[in-house]
Amino acid sequence: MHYWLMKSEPDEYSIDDLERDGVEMWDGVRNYQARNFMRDEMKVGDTVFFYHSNTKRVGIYGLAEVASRPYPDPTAFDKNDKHFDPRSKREDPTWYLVDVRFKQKFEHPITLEQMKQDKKLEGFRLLAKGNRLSVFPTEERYAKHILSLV
DNA sequence: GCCAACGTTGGC
DNA sequence: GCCAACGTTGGC
Repeated sequence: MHYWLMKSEPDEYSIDDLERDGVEMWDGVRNYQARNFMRDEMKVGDTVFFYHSNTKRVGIYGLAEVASRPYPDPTAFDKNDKHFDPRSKREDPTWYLVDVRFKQKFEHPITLEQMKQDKKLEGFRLLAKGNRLSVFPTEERYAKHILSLV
């Protein structure tokens, strides 16, 4: 059982969208490191912190869980999709994803500002300078602490 | 909208 | 293999 953090721009896809949909593909990831985490390390049932980036109040807005094994990202094959990647072939896909299932929306988001000021989160990858990865593991000690703040 | 940080591309 | 140029991410 691992913990993950996954970022989304709420204008694109928010925790409210996931609550409405229940389960959704985490499509459009076009970064190899992030892909590798999804393809090689995620397990069904892993806990996901749902982070809103590029918005007024950035932070963790709720919880989801990994709801499928990894499979090829179909949007990479779709010419009409904005995440289309002609290099990804059906017989040899470049991009993979997992499904995520809504678990919980926090009553109050745990803001980035709050986390930055929290001594117990020193070293958490989210807070590292220049971190732009949209999918990455969250060590248990940080995960447990974040959950204690909810 | 700005811009620092980072990942990718491509010429050499 | 190096590295400059470019595109993207994401906080502010």
